[in-house]
Amino acid sequence: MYKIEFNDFFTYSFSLDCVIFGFREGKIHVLLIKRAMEPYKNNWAVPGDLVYPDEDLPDAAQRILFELTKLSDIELHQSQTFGNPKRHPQGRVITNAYFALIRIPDFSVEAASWAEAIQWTAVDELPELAFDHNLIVNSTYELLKNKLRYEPICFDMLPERFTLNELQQLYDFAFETEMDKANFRKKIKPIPFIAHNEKQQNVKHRPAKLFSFDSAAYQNKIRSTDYQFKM
Amino acid sequence: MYKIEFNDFFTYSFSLDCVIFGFREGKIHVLLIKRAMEPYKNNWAVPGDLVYPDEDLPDAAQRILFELTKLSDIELHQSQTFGNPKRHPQGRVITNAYFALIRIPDFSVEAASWAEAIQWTAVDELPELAFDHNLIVNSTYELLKNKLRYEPICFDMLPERFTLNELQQLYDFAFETEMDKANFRKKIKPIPFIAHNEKQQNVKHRPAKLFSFDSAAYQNKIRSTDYQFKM
DNA sequence: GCAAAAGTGTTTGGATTACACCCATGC
DNA sequence: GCATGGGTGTAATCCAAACACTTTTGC
Repeated sequence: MYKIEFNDFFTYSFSLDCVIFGFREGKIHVLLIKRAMEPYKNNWAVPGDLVYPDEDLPDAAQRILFELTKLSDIELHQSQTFGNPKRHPQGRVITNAYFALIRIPDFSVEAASWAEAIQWTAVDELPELAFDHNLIVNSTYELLKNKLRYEPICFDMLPERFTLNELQQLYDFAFETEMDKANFRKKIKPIPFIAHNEKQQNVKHRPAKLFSFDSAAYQNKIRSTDYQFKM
Repeated sequence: MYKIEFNDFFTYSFSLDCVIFGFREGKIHVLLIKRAMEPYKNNWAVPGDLVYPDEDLPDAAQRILFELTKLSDIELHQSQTFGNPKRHPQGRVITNAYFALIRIPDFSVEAASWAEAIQWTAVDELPELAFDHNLIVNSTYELLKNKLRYEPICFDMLPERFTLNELQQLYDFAFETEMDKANFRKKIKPIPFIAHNEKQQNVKHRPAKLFSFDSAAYQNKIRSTDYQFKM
């Protein structure tokens, strides 16, 4: 069997790309930056960076997310790894995708001055991206849709207080469905919510009640019963 | 912002570990090798190797699988990436796990002479493994269980001709259930099978009919209807 | 005949679906 | 009042679980 020296393998680099999702105007969006440098200068891409030699992957993901959004303590989810030898024009760069869900209003665009431009783009209206980033975003979005079914992570994208209709819009967009309103509300019955004595403002119809996800009750529920979040 | 030179990042290595699953005696098993060299000499581990600098990840996975089992054309599934800086005692080695499902009798133990020992171990009876391989196997097994729900991959582990009871045993083991026989058979009704005019041999009770998974009919079904495999 | 597992039918209760209707607000 | 979306109840249907029963083989 052909054997290669251990040191001869130290010829590639390892990066981490962050796919940051948010929800706005009924659609799931991705945060894109316009690259200010070569390669792919002026192309849109997801934010990414090389991983430091002594840095763990979740730490690198938190760092990259913070550098761009100034947000910390955001839950990050590992997506897939993309290792095609030709994916980076300057050499072999294997990249690991992570994704985060944030509330778009919590993030201020000004914070990210190091990129030439920055923009939220609906996942169904992506332009052509740098590197293999279209593949990365699309694969990661598939993963997100899957997680939305079995984990209550949609609330990381919705405002802290949301209407049941906003919640339904999120799922209708992700699953490409148009669920019946009454049936949707029956479906979410098992999810623990905090109902606020507060209503929508400035709408020209009957204002909807505002809800929050009851995280403590949820944790308790999965611990003490065999309840499983399911959409 | 602190900026590090691109070349300073070329200080880690990238490996690929193959978690190979099979089904035997009512349990899902993993193929383990006993390491013949340091580090972790004489410890059990899953087979893995460094990725060649110009090698794509799926190719590396196929190569490692072939070197060990001499089996080719096996479908490989990407699992997670493990990048803890301390996971390898000799340096930073980021590893990507892949998994494969094989029919245990198709694989001959003799083929794998390069390891000190080789052995199928039930996933619920794993010993302590080298590196972070317990984490790798357990995480990958979770992923496998998830895929068993939505993709007809169980048939890659079962013999080409199997009894419905063997199929149920596989799912009962994976999902830690004891489904009712009659209900299980109703549940699998939508799955396309080829029913053979052949029965179990050498059993001291009524012999069961043998079935195969009808892959062509399945492909056809998912293309032409909105059928979705679901267990 | 008996043990053991193969293989099938019936009943029941809970969840999903379709659909209809009333309510609160702005203009 | 009317347009708009918020919010809820009911009946029909489908599906999953529980359970009982018959069949075929070896000994």
